[in-house]
Amino acid sequence: MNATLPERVKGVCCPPSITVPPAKVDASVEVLKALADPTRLQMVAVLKRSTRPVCICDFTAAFELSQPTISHHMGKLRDAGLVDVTKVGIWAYYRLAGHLEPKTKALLDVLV
Amino acid sequence: MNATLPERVKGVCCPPSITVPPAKVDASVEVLKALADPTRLQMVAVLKRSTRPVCICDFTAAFELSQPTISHHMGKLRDAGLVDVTKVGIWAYYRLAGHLEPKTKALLDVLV
DNA sequence: TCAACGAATTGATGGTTGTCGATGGAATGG
DNA sequence: CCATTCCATCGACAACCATCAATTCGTTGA
Repeated sequence: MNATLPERVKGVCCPPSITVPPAKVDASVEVLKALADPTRLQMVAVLKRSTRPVCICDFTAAFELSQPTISHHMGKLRDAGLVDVTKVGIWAYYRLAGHLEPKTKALLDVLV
Repeated sequence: MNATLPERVKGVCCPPSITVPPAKVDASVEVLKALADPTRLQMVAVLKRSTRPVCICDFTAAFELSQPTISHHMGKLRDAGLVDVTKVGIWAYYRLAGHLEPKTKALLDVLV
């Protein structure tokens, strides 16, 4: 009936015919894990929409989360290389990283 | 110096000027979490490259993971609405979901 | 009827993660 | 010199997650 389905022989399961570069997968997963959180994705969305760097205290005020939690999330985005930080006095201003890979940039264009 | 940085007044931090629709964020996060795993992202990559549905036993053979773990990962992709399943006899054939939202489809085009 | 096979589920376990309170560090202003 | 402000880090805890062994379920074929 379903002509698109391959034929199978019982007990001969299964020839491993799959090969996808694992290095690229791991790199993508790292970025995906950084974005797979509501707070962090929203942070990235704000930074992408903003023409100027955003003080992290604005995020602390906007989200109903403690200051250490906000700092923790921003640290994750920093570790993933998604944002850059500029410290001015006692304030820390964040912005999207300028040297994002094309693939990552395209990802953000789709997401936020 | 840095003319692009907003001016701040100490102690007046911070006006919550941020608003991004949380519903869309949560929907995106659900998909991102489903993809933020090496095994699952590789599964999706294989399914996207394949013109025919792939028997899940092929994944069990290809990855160095147990059969329940493979089934668990595929279940996550199913719950996220990313894949469809067709059962034929004792076999289960998986393919990318046909009714993917444009946003999700674009995401996969960038990723895999 | 029953044994064999593939797939999904269950239960358990070790590791990861999101969250917060408390602390420490750096800069500012009196 | 000291109090204040903002930010990052630390320690702890609960929730979640990936993984596997064992079991169950549905199908097939003898």
